[in-house]
Amino acid sequence: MSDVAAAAGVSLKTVSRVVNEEPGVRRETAEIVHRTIAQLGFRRNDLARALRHGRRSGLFGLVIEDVSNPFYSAIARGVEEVTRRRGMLAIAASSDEDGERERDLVRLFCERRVDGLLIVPASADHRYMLPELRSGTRVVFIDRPPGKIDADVVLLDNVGGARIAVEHLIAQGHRRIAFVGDVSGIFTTAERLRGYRKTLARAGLPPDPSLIRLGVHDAGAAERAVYELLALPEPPTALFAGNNRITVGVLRVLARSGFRLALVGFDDLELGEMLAVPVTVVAYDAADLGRGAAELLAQRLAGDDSPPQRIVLPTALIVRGSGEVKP
DNA sequence: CTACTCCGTGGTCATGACTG
DNA sequence: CAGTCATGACCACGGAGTAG
Repeated sequence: MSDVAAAAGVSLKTVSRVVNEEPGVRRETAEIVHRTIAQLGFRRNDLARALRHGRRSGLFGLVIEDVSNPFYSAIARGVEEVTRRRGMLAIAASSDEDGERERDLVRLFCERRVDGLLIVPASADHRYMLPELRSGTRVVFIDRPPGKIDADVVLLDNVGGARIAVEHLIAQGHRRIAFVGDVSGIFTTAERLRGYRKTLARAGLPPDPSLIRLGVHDAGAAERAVYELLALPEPPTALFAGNNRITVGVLRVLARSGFRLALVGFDDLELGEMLAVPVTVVAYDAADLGRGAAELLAQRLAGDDSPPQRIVLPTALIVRGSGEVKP
């Protein structure tokens, strides 16, 4: 800015006025400054700007499990819609489901003075954030609630989603319905399992632990789990898959073995309607998670100090064929 | 250890030219 | 001579580096 001032033959303050389109600058002077700015390629330093009038970097830090996973990139997209509208910027980074990595990312974001954090938790204890929260950084959690602190969170209706999936399979006449889920420590797995159990119980179906497979973190593990289930003396006639990776594994087994098994998956699947047997899924708009969380964060930064909110977004069943296979 | 300086920017106040 | 307008001088923001 001082280079521009010197080259244009005006003071720093005049350049500042022109850059910020403040009134009270003669048109001729403003034109000279604009021309000089273009010549020198000057760009306002927003870090210094934030320094001058209190902290507000205009940045949101977004911690997700994996930026390459379509579920999380949809969340990032939703966040971006909100930050773009507000002239802000979101920076995304992957925790890789590692609590320590999450902590590092939070520290790095805070060192760069982000205004707020949006976090899909990987850690089970978020008390490490208390000093930051006390100093005014705001945080909203996404998809899973925080551990050991009270804070805003935007979730999916996991229990309700599991209920509509299992109710649908029961309505098709199934009595032996299996559940294959991710690591049980993950909040969404636990909630979906809870919905599965509750719905079976309400329908008067006896629980059968041999029909539940947990700790299934990828499609390969899902394939093995399905083969185990099919090898049972009394195999299931239907299966509820706890997430999209598991659904993919189940579909592979069904395509290869030709076994008849009704399937409803949690999470929609890209091209899920174009498969030989189109997949019936519990779907939702992942971008809504990001949008809702970013809006809530912006609301907090605007001074909303009401008690922490828990927003639960709805899920819906999309009937396509795989869930309508009869026993 | 304290005190000062610096970074880039913008708010406040002062200054000087001009108008009616 | 008071009022308006365009412009500039000065300083502080938070933290790091440095001089004494």
